[in-house]
Amino acid sequence: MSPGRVEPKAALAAEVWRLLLGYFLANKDRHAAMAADLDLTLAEMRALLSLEPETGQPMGSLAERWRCDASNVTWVVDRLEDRGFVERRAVPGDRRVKKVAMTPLGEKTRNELLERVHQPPEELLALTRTELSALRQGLGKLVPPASTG
Amino acid sequence: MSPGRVEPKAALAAEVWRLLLGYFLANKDRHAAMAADLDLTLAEMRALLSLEPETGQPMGSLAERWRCDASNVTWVVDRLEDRGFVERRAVPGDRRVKKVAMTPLGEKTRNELLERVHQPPEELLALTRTELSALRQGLGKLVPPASTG
DNA sequence: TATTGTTATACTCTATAACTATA
DNA sequence: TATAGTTATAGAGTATAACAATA
Repeated sequence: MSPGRVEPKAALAAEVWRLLLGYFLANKDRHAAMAADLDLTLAEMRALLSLEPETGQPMGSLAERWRCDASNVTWVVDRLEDRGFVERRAVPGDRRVKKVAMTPLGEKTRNELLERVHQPPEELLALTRTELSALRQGLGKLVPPASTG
Repeated sequence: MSPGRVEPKAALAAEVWRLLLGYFLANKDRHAAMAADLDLTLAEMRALLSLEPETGQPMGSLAERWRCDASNVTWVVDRLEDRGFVERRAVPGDRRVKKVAMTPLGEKTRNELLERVHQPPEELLALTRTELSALRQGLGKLVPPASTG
């Protein structure tokens, strides 16, 4: 409350934000490299990671989840199907709907991808346990609970 | 060293990494919105933010900085020039080289953009001073010093 | 002959509008 | 008539290869 003695909180927050931005930028290439490593495009990678392997989801729900147009879902699923990662399945109750389900190859690729994506980079492992705990504490309040997948 | 009692460091790091990933994803839309707000595409925004307003840089160095093909730099600079944000300038010593310099309008737009980009989001301002300091401490070790621009 | 930047071209990803087939 | 998904088409952003001007 009494500025001058201590650093203003807004300035502190701004600095943290700039650090986060810098780290975002630095990691864009890393993700592209991970995708390329498995011979995937970034769109394929994103799609593969956000598909539920078990049940299969109707195309429409994917458009909502990926926040894109339905025609774009058709396009992406076409690519994924061409690569043998997913297949379209009819739904008994409503013959208009198609569910997108993962093939064994798709699931295998998804798991390899998850392993790489979740592997923390070197510089993170180089932090101390105390620093990591503090980051977890702070970041945990920033990130909406459901946005991990 | 002695696992079992305390949480393994790798697991801690993995969790922090997942939190960061989640936050990356959540902020993609925010940046797109900021760009759209100033009637810019994401590519224009990125370019505008990473140009030095003062001196002007040769096209070739931009390709290196943006890690893209030279022909793509030509394309992006064409757009920027169409919008009146930058101009190509001849370089006295070598008539092959063109420097990309910012116009007053470009500089003005860049400053507005910087103001928005550097404004920390609500959820960050909601953290305590202690949490922010801890984040700064940890993130400061993660981010390579030169990657802020 | 090597280098800087441009042009021609093609491919990826995205959206809008018109369409097909169900419901 | 309304809904789920597709097709036709267009535009942004990216890359490769061939090219022009200059060094």
